[in-house]
This record gives sequence, structure tokens and C-alpha cells, in this order.
Amino acid sequence: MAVTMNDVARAAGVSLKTVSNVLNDYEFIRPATKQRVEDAIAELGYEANLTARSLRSGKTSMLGLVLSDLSAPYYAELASRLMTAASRRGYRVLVEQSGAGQAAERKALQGPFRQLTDGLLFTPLAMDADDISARVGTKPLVMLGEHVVDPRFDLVTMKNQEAAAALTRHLLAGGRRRIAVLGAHADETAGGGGLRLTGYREALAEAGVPFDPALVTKGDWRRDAGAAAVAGLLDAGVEFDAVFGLNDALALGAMHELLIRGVRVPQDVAVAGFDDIDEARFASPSLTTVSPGMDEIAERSISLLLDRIGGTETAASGVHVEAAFELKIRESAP
Amino acid sequence: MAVTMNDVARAAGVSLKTVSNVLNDYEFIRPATKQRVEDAIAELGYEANLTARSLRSGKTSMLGLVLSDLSAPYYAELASRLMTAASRRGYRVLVEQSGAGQAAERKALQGPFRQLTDGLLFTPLAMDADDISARVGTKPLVMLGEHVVDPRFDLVTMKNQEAAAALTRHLLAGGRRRIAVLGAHADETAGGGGLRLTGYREALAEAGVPFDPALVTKGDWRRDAGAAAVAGLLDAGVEFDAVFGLNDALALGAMHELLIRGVRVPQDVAVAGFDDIDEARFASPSLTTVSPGMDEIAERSISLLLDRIGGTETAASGVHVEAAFELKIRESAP
DNA sequence: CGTTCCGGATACATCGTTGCAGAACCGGCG
DNA sequence: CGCCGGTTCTGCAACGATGTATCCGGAACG
Repeated sequence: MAVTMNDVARAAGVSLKTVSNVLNDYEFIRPATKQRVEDAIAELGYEANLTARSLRSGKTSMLGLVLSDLSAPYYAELASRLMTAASRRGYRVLVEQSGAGQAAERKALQGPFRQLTDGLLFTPLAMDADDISARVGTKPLVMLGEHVVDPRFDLVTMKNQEAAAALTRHLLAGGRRRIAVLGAHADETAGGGGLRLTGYREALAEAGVPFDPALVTKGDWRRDAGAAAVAGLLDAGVEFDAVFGLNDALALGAMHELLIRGVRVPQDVAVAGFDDIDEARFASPSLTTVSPGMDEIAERSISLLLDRIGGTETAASGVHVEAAFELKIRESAP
Repeated sequence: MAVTMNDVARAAGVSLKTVSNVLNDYEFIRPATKQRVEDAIAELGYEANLTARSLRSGKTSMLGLVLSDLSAPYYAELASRLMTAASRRGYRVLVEQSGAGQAAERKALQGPFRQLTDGLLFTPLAMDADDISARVGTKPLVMLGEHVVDPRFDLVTMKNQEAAAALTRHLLAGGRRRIAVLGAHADETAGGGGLRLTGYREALAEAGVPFDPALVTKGDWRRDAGAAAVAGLLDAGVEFDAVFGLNDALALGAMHELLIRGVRVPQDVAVAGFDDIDEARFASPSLTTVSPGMDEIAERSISLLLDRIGGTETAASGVHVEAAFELKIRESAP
């Protein structure tokens, strides 16, 4: 068996509780005693049993991260940064993939997964605010992304609308007038897609360019959907001189399809994306996109969640954090 | 407070232990009793406390996954599949990023991380076999990847050498004779890179094409390193008509650099990679590569680890599993 | 000199579950 | 009728830590 506190106590000639006190930085311990305990710990190679500690204290030192699919580059990078940020503060991150399904999201919110964590970072895609509100327990929950924007919940996101507007302005400044949009969803106004679309329309309006619904295509935020959408536009004979993918995967899929069909990027059609995943820099041509300040998002969301867990943050209604963004002008839309 | 077994017991009019027995599928329980307990559980919405269960049983139902960096596409996809495979069998996966550092790898092998998991999937990059052997505890450990191939350890990997040879043969069949290799490491023969390089040399030898060390460049397995390596070759005036990136990231970085410099792919230089990450399909041109049968790797490694945990697999020395591969011929090297 | 106060350590209960041993009950058999 | 073996259920201890209450001894105080 592993070494327990009792063994340490015996070796140090003190009570079990004194060992516990040393470990928990209890204030009133004679230096000599503390030293004896620490020596015993070192000698025996004692390591605290986290499970027992969890049972007693009710804390697990784990944060849950619910996202649709870890293999999506954006989420993979986000998860990686969140883990790093959490680990700096002594927490681990346990990831749960929901596959963007309602059932899985609900389960992550209520089931055993919740029990294993002290707080949740949640990227809801299928559940709506009321549904979440009804099922959210007592443990802290911070929303990521923009599918659910609701004053009841803490939220860390980016300036979606502003960023999309800035990107669209850049395309307009480059002389583009017919900018196709990929990845819209029906009736979505609150989500990230909706906000980005709103930013796009805002920039068009400023420039006096009419909005043409025929240029807006729907689809999942994946490479293959981007390719398919562009294929659809081309086959339908819709004219366009730029493509704005609501995320990078869409834009990269679109760019691939354009190049296959002999459409030159950026000469014939400029392409821009959103997220600045690592791949965007190394695509050919490299992809113009918006960097969402992911480090800031990771840092702020961990901070916010830990403040809630620790009770430092006490705002009754949701705290909304918007990270700064940065335009990344590259070859695909110079 | 949450509902405990005691509450359920009271509600069902049985002892606490009977509730436990029902939950653990104990054989001798009258159907009527079982029903009463199950009704009480449903009515109270009881959920077992996993922490307490872990403390008592010594099992956590979590598997550890140690890899260098979750944001690398290959690892992200692997992690995602491993999680899915594990979840099918009632296990969760806890990921730890080592950043390819020795200290971090050692910590993952011994520290609290180990405690939280029933077994480990380990992708060692910095530690060697003896070091691992000295620090591996009693809990099961399955190696992934090829940096450490040692009869002492269980290992799930792919046919690196065969796959690299097959890919090289394909390039040779296309008339390429000067095939540059990106991503070699000094003196590595056992690791994945070493095996792939060996496969490359094997195919060259078969074809009677001399091996030219000037064509082999070293570097990390990342996009930027691939770009840098190609830049180095071009600047040094080394002639080559094909590039074999030891992984896809390298190949994609290389392709980017080639295209930037006006070298046509595949007309002037063919490019091939290794891993078949999703991005390879959507690159422009799409990337010829080797698919390592990641689903099989995920499935087999989870199976093997669980067999070890459950004591089903009892081979004294390491079990070595090699997943099948598949050549993916695409535009970059038709 | 007796009392109060506090630093320093301890004993015991407790978190929610499972393993072990055994009690109570039942029908069948000698 | 008593004993036996199997079924059904129960009580107690234990997993390894922390919270609460308490105890003890010495310094400070009146």
C-alpha cells in the first residue's frame, strides 16, 4: 500500500492531525515540529491521497470543459491553453466531448462529470439559455463562445461583431463588393455566427453596399462544409469577389475548393476567415483572419471561474468578458 | 446536500448496504426489494458519489493520457478518439500536457496525476526506457507512438517503417529520385522518426537510388520547422524533386514555403506527409500522406490498457500492437 | 498566587461508499 | 424435530483525509 498520513505521523512522532496541519499550512506549529514532519514526509515519500482529500473537502481541483469535439483545431488550441492556465493555478482540466448533441450537453451539465469537477467551462451548442438555467446546479459555470448570451450566466467571449465588421471593412477597402458569407445558421442572432453576420452587415451598411441574402450560405463550421458552400455558389452562378468564412475551417475548405476549380485567390476571390488557428498561417495562400486573443480568453475564463469557485467574484448576475481581437492580414486577402 | 445512499435506504426501507448491493449487481436480492430500491433511487434522483466510491474501491474510472501538446492536430485527433473509445467502456480520459519536457513527463508518471487514474497512455518524447522503467509504479502503462520501443512495455503503434517505405516507393514510382526528408532527429533509430527514415532508405535501396545525407534535414515536427527546412535546402542550392515530411505538419509547412517561392507542387516538387490529419485533405494542393489507422490505434490501446487494469491481459513482457496503415494518394504527389 | 489567555498539539467524528462476516429465514432431508 | 445448505439482508469496519472540540502548559495579568 501507499504511504498514508498515519505512517508519516508515526515516523515523526506526532499525531495524524498535526501532519494534516503541516500540509495545510496551519499557522500555529512549532518550527521544530514542522521540520520533523517534513523530514518524515520526504523520507517516506509521502503523497497526499487526492481522492480522500476530495471526499472530505468536497473539492476536486478539477475544472470541467465541455466542447463539441476536441479534434476541431480551434477547440484543441483552446483546450490546450485552458489546461496551461489552469495548471498554473493548481487545477486540472477534464474534457468532455458533447458532439454538439443536446443529450450529451445535458449529461455533462448534470451527470457524474459535474461531480468530478469544481466548476465548468461550457461551450453550449445545442442547449438554450432556459434549458441550461433549469439544469445548472449550484456549482459555478462559465460560458465560452457565443451560442448562449444571457445575463444569467458568466460569459467569456470576444468582440465578435466588431471583429467581423473590421474584417469586412478590410475586404471592402480592398475593393471587394460581393462578399459571400459561409456558415450562417437559420435565425441565429445571438450566437457567434449571428454576431459575426451582424458585424458583416454593419460594415456593408457603412460602406453603402447593399446586403444580398443570396451571398449568405448556411452550414456546419467545418472544412468540408466550406468547400461544399463554395461549390454551391459557383454551380448556382452566384457572382462574388470575396468569401468570408465565419470560422477558419470554413474559409480553408472554401479556399481549397476555389483553387481546385481554378479560381485564383486572392486575384479573383479574396478569402478571409475567423479564429486564426495555427493552420491559417501556413495555408497556401496564407489566410487572412481575425485572431480572437485566445490566450486572453483562456486566462480570463479560468480566472473568472476560479473567482466564482473561491467566492471572490460575487456579482449576482452574469459577468461578461470580451477579449480583444486582432486583424491578421495575410495573402488570401491582402 | 446531495442525496446519499442512506437517504435512499431510508426511503426504500432497507439497509444502506442493500442499496449498495443493488447498485453493484449483487446476485442474491429479491426482485421486489431491488425494485423498491430502484424506485427510491429514481424518486430521490440519487447519484452515486464517485469520490467516495473511488476512495473505497481504489479505482477512479479515469485513464491518463500524457502527450506533449494537445494543440498539435495529430494529438488532438488522437485524444478525441481515445476519449470516445474510453467513454464507450465507462472510462474518462484525463489529459496531461508534458510539453515534451523530461521533468513534466516524470511528474506525469509519478505525481498526483498518476493517482487520479487507473492506468496511463503515455507518449514519451523526452524520457528513455530505463528512466521510465525506474519510475513506473504498479499501475498499468501503455506506450503510444514510437519514441520508446522496449520489450518491457506494452506498446500500440503503427507500421512506421512499412508505411514510410510504401510512401517512398510511391514517390519513386512517380519518377522522383531526389527525395528530401524533413524532421529527422540525430541518432534516432528506434523512434517513429527513425523507423520512418529507415523505411525511406529501404525503399531507396530497393530501387537502387543512392541515399544522400544532404537531403535529410532535422527539426521539430511542426509547420514552421517544415517551412524552415525547405527554405534551408533551397537557399543552400540542394536539388530535390520531392519532399517527404516525417509528419503532416512538416509537409504542410514545407509546401507552403515551396509555393511562396514559386516552386510548383507537384510539378516541380512532389510533397508527401505522414499521419493524414484532417487538414491534409483540405490543403491546396491536397496532401499525399499515410493514414495511420488512428481509430484502430485508439481502440486497441484502450482495450489493451483496460485488459491490463482488469487483469485479463497477463503477458509478462510487453504486448506490442501494430495498427494497419493506408496510403492516401492526393494532389501533392499523385 | 490564582486566573485568564493563547500557542501548540491531540482525539474523535465525519465525508459516502464498499468488503467482510454473520444473522435470519427458508425448504428439504435424515 | 433438528440440522444443513442456500438465499436474502444487515451491521460494522475501513478507505485516507479534514473539521471541531478539547486538552495541556506556560506566559501575562490583576
